[in-house]
Amino acid sequence: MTDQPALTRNQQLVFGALEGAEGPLGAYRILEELRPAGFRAPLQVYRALDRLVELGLVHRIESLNAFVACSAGHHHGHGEETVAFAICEACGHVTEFVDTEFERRLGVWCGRHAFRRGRTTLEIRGLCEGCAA
Amino acid sequence: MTDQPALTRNQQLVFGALEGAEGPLGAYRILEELRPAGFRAPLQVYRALDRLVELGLVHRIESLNAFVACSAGHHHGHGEETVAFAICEACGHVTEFVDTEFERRLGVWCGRHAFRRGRTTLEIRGLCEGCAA
DNA sequence: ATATGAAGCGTTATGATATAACGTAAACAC
DNA sequence: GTGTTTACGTTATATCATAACGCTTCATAT
Repeated sequence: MTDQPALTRNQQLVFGALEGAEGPLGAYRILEELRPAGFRAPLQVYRALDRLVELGLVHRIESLNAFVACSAGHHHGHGEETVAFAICEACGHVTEFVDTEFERRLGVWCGRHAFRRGRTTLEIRGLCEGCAA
Repeated sequence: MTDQPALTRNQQLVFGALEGAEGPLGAYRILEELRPAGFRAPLQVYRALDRLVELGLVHRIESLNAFVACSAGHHHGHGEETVAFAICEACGHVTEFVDTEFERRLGVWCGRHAFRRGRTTLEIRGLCEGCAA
């Protein structure tokens, strides 16, 4: 469907590290994981992350300064819709979701205030079902 | 109404710097502003900021790694409600608001997913009315 | 085939944000 | 006045991110 360009070796490695992780990883953490694969410098990670985020395969979690692989199941191809995150502060797990009602509400506020909306960050910190018990 | 504890000298100085600013300030920017007042080290700023955020007098903007003085007009005393921010990428101005409909919607999602909600970050990047023109 | 242009890469250096760990001093409760 | 709590000052260090340089690779227009 979406005709994705092939990932480069570095991009594949970084994406793989994020897919294999339990939760979000910082860039330097990824660097450590990829040293065995030949990574030497932060820029190798940041450059790959930039591209992966641009492609929508990876999301940046602002409140953690960290990155997660996009959970499958939605495409959000053109970066318009807001992807929200529920972040468990106990286990670190991140649940990604899109809520059209939020989206609508956001539109209402922006319309009323003549605010031309760009990227929106919505991050809920708390305890997931398992950890709250 | 809310019986606030007095701020220390350092806390007053940091709060003053943020109140006097046009937009969000980074911690090191605040440090530079307060060197004439005797500040020497980042921790002096960060410790004051921690307290001010805890008191609800200052908000941290996650997507900027920066801080703003809370705009008057609401109290959000006990850190429960979500304060949202619309951030103009052109002029840097930040509009702070609370939207009960958002709040409600957030509650719905968290209820459905048995997520015990803590602090929530909602930051809209874009162009304010003046800058979009 | 070859110039050329875009994208990615590796490396060094540096900038920007944030906290650890230590000891001291002031404020307060009892 | 002793013990506790909170803030403070200082040094050092951790963590997150980008600038600037030159090289390689590869598609493609000529």
